[in-house]
Amino acid sequence: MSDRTPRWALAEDGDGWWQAAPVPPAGAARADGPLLRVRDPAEAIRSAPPGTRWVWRSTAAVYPRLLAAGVRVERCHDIEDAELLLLGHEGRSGEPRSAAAAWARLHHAPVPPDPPQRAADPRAQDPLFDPQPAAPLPLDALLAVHADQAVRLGATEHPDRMRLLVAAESAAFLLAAEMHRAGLPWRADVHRALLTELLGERYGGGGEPRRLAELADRVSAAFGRRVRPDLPAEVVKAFAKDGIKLRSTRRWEIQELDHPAVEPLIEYKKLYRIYTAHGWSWLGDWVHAGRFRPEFVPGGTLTGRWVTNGGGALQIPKVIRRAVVADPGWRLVVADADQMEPRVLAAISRDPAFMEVAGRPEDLYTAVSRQGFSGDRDKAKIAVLGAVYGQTSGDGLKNLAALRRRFPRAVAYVDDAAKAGEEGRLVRTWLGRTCPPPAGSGEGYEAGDGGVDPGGGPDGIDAGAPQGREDGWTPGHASTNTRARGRFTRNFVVQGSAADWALLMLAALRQATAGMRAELVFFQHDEVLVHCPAEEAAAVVEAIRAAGDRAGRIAFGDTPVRFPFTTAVVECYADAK
DNA sequence: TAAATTGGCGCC
DNA sequence: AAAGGGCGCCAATTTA
Repeated sequence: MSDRTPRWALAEDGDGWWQAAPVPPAGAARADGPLLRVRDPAEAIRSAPPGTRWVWRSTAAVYPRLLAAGVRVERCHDIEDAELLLLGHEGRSGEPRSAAAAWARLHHAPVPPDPPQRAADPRAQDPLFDPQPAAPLPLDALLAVHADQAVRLGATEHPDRMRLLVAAESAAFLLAAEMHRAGLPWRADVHRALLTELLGERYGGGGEPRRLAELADRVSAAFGRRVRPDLPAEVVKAFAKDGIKLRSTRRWEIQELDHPAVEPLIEYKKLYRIYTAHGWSWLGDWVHAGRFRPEFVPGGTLTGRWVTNGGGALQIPKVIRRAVVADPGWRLVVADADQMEPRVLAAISRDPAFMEVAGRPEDLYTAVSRQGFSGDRDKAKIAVLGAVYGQTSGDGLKNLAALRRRFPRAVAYVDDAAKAGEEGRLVRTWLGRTCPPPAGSGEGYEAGDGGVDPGGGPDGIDAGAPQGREDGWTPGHASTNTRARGRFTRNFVVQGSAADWALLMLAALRQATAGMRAELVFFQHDEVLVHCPAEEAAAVVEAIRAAGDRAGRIAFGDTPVRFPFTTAVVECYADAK
C-alpha cells in the first residue's frame, strides 16, 4: 500500500500547549516543514492540508475535543493502537503499549506500565474526558516511535495487510468518537412505558416492580417455602428437596423439567435481567437529552471485535430496542451482514467450492445445504457453526464429516488453526492481528513468521513449547485446557478475520457518508445503524452495500465471495428484524 | 472492607 | 435444541 497522504504529527507538550509538524520522510532526522505551537489542537488541524493523516498518541485522548471544536479528521495513525497490534504480531502481547512505553523500549530505558483503564462515566459528555490518561510524549519522541513503527510494520509477515489493519483500526477510533458524540437516538418515554408494561409498577414508585414480586411469590409457592429465584444456591437446594438434582440453574438446564416452579422461574429470570441491566436506573444513568452514548472501543477484544464501556451497549435486549426511535423526519438504516463469518472463512481459506457457494446470490446456509446436506438448511448451518466454534459433541460433529468432504480446504483451515493452538503456536487473522501466547508460556516468546498458513508457507510461529506451563500442555496429551486453547485459536482466525473485514467496511462507510447528514450511530460486530434524514435513506442503503463489497475486495483481493447485507429502513430499531 | 471470582444471561 | 467461540454487566459470594 503506497500512502502518499501527507502525514502530520500532533503532540501535547505538557504545558497545555500542542505542537504539530509534518512527519519527516523516512531517514530524515528533522522536519523541514513548519513547526506549529498552539493552545488549541483544532487550530493545528485547520493549518494542515485537508486529508492529512494525523499521527498522534491516542485518538480517544485527542479527537473528542476536536469534534467539540467542530473539527473532523479524515484519517489518523493512532500510535498506541498501532503499538498494541505490533506487539501482538511480535508475540509480545501484554507488554505495555503506551507511547511512553514504546519510546522507553526504543531507548532501552525503564518501561512504564500502562495506566489502569478508567471505568466509563455514564455522563461522559465532557469532550476532555480521556479514557487513556497517560503522560504526554513530546513531538520528537512521538516521531521517533512513529518511525520505529513504520520499520516494524515493514517487518511483519504481510506488511501491506498489517498497514491496512493499522489504518483501518485508527479510522475505527475516529468513528468510535464520532458515534459517541452522535449518540443512539433513545426515547426515554417509550423505554419507561415498556418497563411498566413488562415489569409492572414499582412499589412506592422506586421499589421492586410488581410483576417481579409476583413471580418470586409464585416460585416460592411452587416449592412450598420461601425461595429467592435470583440465588442459584437456593434454587438448586429447593429442587433437590423435590428430588431433582441440578448441576446449575441455567435456563436450558431447567426449562424441560416437570415442576410447577419452572415456568415462573424462567419468566422471573428474563424480567429480572431487564430490570437490573436495562431498567429504570440504567435509563437514568445512560440516557440524556434523547441519546444513549456508549463508549466504543475498537479492537477491545482479543479477536478484534469491539467492546463498549458502560451501558451494556452490545447486549441491548431485543425487546428494549423498541425505545430506539429515529428523530422526526429521520430514519434508522439497520444493516446486518448476512452470515459474515462463514463468508469470511470462504475468503481466507480460499476453498474453491466454499467460495463459489459464498458468492451465490442466496442465503449461504441454503447454498451449503445443497452440497451434501440434501437441502437441509438447519443441518448445514449447524455443521458450519460447529466447524467455526470447534464443537466437540452432538449433531454438529456428525454433520462436520459431510462438510469436510465438500469443503476440505475450509475445514482444514480451521482445523489447522486449532492444531496450532493446541501446540502452543500463535495464529493470526487475515490482516495480521495475532492471538496472545498461551497463559503461562512466560517471557521470551519466540516470535517468528507464521500463524496458520494452509497455503503451504512456513509452518507457524515456533513457540518452543516451554516446559512447566500452567495449561498442562505436553506433547501427545491433550488436556482440557489444551483443547480449549485449540477451540480459541480455531475461532480466532474466523471471528478475527471477520472483525478485520468489518473494520474496512466501517471505514468505507464512514468515508461514503462524510458528505451526508447521515451519521453512524451504532455498531455491533456485523450490524450497523445509520441515523439519517428520510430522503437520504436510499443513498445510505446503497453506501452500505458498496462498503461491504469494497471491504471484501480490499481485505481479501479478487475472490468470488460476496458480502451482502439485510437492510431495513425504519423509524424504530425493533421494527428492523 | 475492598478486590476478585462465580453464576447467570443479554448480545453477536 | 444444545454447545462450541467472543464479550459486559449484575448480584452474590469468596478471597485477600
